[in-house]
Amino acid sequence: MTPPSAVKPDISVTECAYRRVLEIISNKWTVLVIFALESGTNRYGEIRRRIADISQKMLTQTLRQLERDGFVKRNVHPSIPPAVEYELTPLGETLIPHMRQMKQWTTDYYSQVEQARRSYDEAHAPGQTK
Amino acid sequence: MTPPSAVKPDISVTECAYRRVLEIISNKWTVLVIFALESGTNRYGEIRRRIADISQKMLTQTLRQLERDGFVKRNVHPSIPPAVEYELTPLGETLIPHMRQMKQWTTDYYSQVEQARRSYDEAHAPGQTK
DNA sequence: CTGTATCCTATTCGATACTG
DNA sequence: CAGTATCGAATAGGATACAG
Repeated sequence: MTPPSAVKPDISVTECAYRRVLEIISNKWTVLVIFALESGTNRYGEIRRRIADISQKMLTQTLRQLERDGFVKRNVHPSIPPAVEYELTPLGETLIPHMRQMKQWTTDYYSQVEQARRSYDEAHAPGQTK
Repeated sequence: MTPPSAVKPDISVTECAYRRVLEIISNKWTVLVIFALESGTNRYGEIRRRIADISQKMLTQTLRQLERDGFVKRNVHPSIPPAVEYELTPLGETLIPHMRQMKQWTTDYYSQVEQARRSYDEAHAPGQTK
């Protein structure tokens, strides 16, 4: 029916699952929290110290989402005061290689981004004479 | 001064560039637009059709940011009506492998995320009897 | 120590209308 | 065709106070 070489596949339809995955990581803290757990089990307070500027609300919220998505396991030790440990699940571990690669990309290429921004901003400078 | 094995390195400080990179891709459309350009040069309208539910505003805004960051090259053909083509730069191309890998991850593991969510939501069901 | 609850702000995004 | 401008809704996120 449709012409043979008319249009390429629609990303928004065919890659629906991919988009849902992008939604998972498209926020300020998720990737950083996963990264904070790559070295093993961590207590709530330890994670918080590692990510210095995360608020209590966002850390808890991010950990809950990661738990719900099956990336993180939450272990409560019912002591007083309570101790709660978080660790990556096997599923969560599968994300680590990708994050390491993106980190490596940053090391290799981020300076080019900074350079590109400087060039762009200079070329599109607002007042110039001002 | 500080105790030797006191704390692990602070992510928010030491991985500052990494965080800036995460900020680049932490939005609804950036990755999808890059992906739409992986197959080569595309005109504005073509990209828009490939990502069916993106608004004009967000497509333009995303393309401008990608251009500023050096990932995308914008080529204007001053005809009437105007034709504008977008293509990835060499720097932009370096992102494609990572995105393909994340797409492969989606294929391999996203069903586990869905399963984890079902389990979690069932275990934390609100009313149950309701 | 590990959260929850509330309020408030800032940002993101979409819809709509308009332009060269 | 490829934008720009404006407005408003929705969401994300931060500060603070409080609790088991």
